[in-house]
Amino acid sequence: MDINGAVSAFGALSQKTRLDVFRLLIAAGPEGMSAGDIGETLGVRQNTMSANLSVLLQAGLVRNTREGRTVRYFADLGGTSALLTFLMSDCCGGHPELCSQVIESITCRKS
Amino acid sequence: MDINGAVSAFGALSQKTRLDVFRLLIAAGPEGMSAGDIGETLGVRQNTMSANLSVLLQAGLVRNTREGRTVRYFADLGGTSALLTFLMSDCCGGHPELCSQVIESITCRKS
DNA sequence: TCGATAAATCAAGATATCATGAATTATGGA
DNA sequence: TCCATAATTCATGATATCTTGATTTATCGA
Repeated sequence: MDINGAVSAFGALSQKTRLDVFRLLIAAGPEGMSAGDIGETLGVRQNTMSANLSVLLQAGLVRNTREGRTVRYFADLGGTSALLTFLMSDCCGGHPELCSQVIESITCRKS
Repeated sequence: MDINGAVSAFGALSQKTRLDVFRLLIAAGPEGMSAGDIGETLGVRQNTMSANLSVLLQAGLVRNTREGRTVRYFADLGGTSALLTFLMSDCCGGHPELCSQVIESITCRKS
């Protein structure tokens, strides 16, 4: 991850529909969701959703695979890790204990 | 943190200068940096830097305190935690072990 | 009080982003 | 092959964002 990739990833997350999509896919886990279901769930038109999914794909935050006529989308945890690593690199001025709160805050919790 | 706050925070990070500033302040740790030093370090004009710092402040990603004629800025780890918690909430579809890679990726490292 | 330094604010022009209607591509079933 | 469904692509007008010059506010030292 370089600065340009990070800027485009944060740009992808800086729009309500796309942030909703990413969080929906994070919650959906390994099963992912089809493009159509995502649009229906969030009440967004088909072509608008397609454009927004494309931005998330380009940013490396989601992946997709075609299944017949539908396309299934997933959160890309590798891309997400790379982004957060870039954001927090060399953190806390040599006092790593200071950002333990950040690490603990994203510890996974069930529903 | 709600969806609007998260959108504005990611929007704040979706611009090269502001992302540079945030990462500089993350690396600077508790000592922070003055607005002037930040601008000089990054080669950004005074009023442009002030406008960008204001966006980061508004988004809750940095804090500041005045020290005489200078204003010192710090990364706001509380705001950062809130943002990442919101991003990753209810993650991985009930399989929390799947996003351990994300957590490990931001484990603090020295320089 | 006066001049100099540090930073914030304001208005405006340039650039980028966004949602939408229309058209196109891809796939499956009859 | 033909039709219907799922999704993407494209052009465009509306909106938002960004940088900049000019100005203003805040603070310090003389």
